Amino acid sequence: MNSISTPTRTRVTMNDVADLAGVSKASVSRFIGEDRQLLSESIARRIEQAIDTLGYRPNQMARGLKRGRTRLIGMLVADIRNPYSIAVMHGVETACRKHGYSLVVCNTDRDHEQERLHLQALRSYNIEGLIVNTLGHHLGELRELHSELPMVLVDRKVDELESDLVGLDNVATVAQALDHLQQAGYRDILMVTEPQDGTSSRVERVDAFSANLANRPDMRGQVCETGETLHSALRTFLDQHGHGPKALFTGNGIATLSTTRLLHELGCHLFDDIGLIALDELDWYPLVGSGITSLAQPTHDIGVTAFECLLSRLRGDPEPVRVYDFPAQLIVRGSTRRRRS
Amino acid sequence: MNSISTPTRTRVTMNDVADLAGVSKASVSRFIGEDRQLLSESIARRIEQAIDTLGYRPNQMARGLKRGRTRLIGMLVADIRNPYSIAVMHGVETACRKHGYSLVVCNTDRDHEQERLHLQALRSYNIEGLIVNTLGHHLGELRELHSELPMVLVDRKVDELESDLVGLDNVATVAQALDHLQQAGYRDILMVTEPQDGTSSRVERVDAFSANLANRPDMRGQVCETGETLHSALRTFLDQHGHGPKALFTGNGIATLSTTRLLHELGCHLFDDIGLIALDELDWYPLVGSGITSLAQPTHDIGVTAFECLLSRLRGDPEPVRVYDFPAQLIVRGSTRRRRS
DNA sequence: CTGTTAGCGCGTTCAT
DNA sequence: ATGAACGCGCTAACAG
Repeated sequence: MNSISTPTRTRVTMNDVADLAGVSKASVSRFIGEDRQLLSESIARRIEQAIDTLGYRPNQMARGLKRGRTRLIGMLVADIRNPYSIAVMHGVETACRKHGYSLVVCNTDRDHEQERLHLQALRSYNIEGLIVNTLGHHLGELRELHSELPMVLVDRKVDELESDLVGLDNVATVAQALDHLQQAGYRDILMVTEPQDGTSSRVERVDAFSANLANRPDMRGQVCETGETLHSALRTFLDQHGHGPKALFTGNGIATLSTTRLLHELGCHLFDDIGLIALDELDWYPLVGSGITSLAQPTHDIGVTAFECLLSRLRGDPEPVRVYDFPAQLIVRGSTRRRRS
Repeated sequence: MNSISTPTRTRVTMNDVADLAGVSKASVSRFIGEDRQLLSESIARRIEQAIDTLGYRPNQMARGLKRGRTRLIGMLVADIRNPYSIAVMHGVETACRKHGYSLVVCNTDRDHEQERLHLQALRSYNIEGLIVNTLGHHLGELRELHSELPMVLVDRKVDELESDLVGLDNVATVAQALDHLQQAGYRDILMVTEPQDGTSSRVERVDAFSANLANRPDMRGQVCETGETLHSALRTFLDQHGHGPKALFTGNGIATLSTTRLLHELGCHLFDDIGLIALDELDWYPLVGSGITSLAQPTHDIGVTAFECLLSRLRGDPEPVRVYDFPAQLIVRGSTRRRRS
């Protein structure tokens, strides 16, 4: 048995197979490629035999070098610890596997410099396509890449980058949220968003919030951000009077977590003192207080669609840029079942 | 501007750079490699110039083909939606990035056949090392791979595979849990585990639980599994009498989620009716009832260590197989602050 | 210091 | 139906 520390055995190559089978490399190549039907029965059998006595596996990198197909897809993620990103990634990975692709995951931790490094790395791996879920600064690098391979944006638009986009229908979803809140009797709404920072989905949600409320004269809306100021913003909101029952609308999972934590610390009785509807569904929402009402994104489908979109481009789909807007699904829990007062 | 759908521009190659700079490929190779100091000032400048007017990036695959170094690490994960796996992956990814490696993530969704397919794919990509967090059936493929490259197991041992292992010190952690429960006044403990299925960490935790309780005559312990039977097991446990204050001990994040959900459905007043200590820390633990006491694994460190272990092997570390046992950190919350009765 | 040459593992003509 | 020869983009061994 070989030692752990010295994995020294050299990989078995196409030549080894050819030698053992007593044929040429070309025949082996045909066998593992699409041209298997061009081989005689006897030679095919000998090759097959040789392949599995040797445990031969074609080297995808060498193939890629020649044919330009590495069966590798890159995914650039801003925050791998965001449940949304994970869920989408799971969808992407599933689709990849189904079609024989593998996934190179690059997490930037919201750092622009890391994003640049990752983009450079990805370029060097001959990936066939790229899924982008970041702010997309470094337009130069992105364009460079986009001129070489198909790209699809997830959740976040990137200005001046003409690319397919798959994400949530933010306008419709915000409308859904406000419809539900209004119907449940809430009148004074505070939206909590992560700092927008040019993240298109956040901007769209906040804009849709304001625009939509303009058409609901009996409701009032305000917006605040997560971070240092959230604590005082919440406190102020809770102390205000006169605009009717209050509810919070959190713009994504992170915002929901921060907000719920603070409510908890502020000693709110969740959710009798105040309503809450959250964009994004997390598995612990049923467990907090009387349960958190949410608008679930079809994250798995979003991931699958992103990959399939890429695949279609790889196969030469010449259509102009497409936008996939998915709807959200409302899940009603205790946080919007207003107590009769 | 080129059309979205036809990313046709061929990649700029080392030859292009050499031509533009009026030098040989070898010089360009030296420039981008370790041998830059062997170049004259003037030629280096010309190459540099050519590189960034052309936007040249070396093709890592071609380099890998020649040198055997692809700067690619594979990670095989059983369940990408498990928060533990994500957290470890984040650590791995961070360490990868720091050392110029990229990560190919393979999720098996607990499916043996998918595991096999992924292993085959990974072999074809000339990855330099492999991090394994699955059951590791398909011993054959694993051994094959292990004979070609360094491997490190995370959290789960694989029988008959001699490989470095990084994970939690399960025995010490279980002791910590029981110490805490005992000290907090609990006497009747039900451990909830996911089905063991030969997963070493689960087996170790359950075994440690039983063994440890054997030395605590005033305490009683039982074990049950998540799934269909959990509901009735919990109900039975709650209805039992005579062995003193009751607490649950959940063996990982998934078990905690299932258990808490059921307690919620059963109408328990969390956590006055029953204590709870959870192995693994999740971000929503503070929010449920009076908060869930947990034993946090140093997941980030585990991931980083896994990668660094690999790296050390890649650099020729000849030491025998190592096992890294990390300690857990106790975080006390309301779920083990027993109400005076 | 620099260029020439020969592969790395494989796909693809082009003959045969 | 099969094999020989060349090249993918790059590194390494050898000259000079």
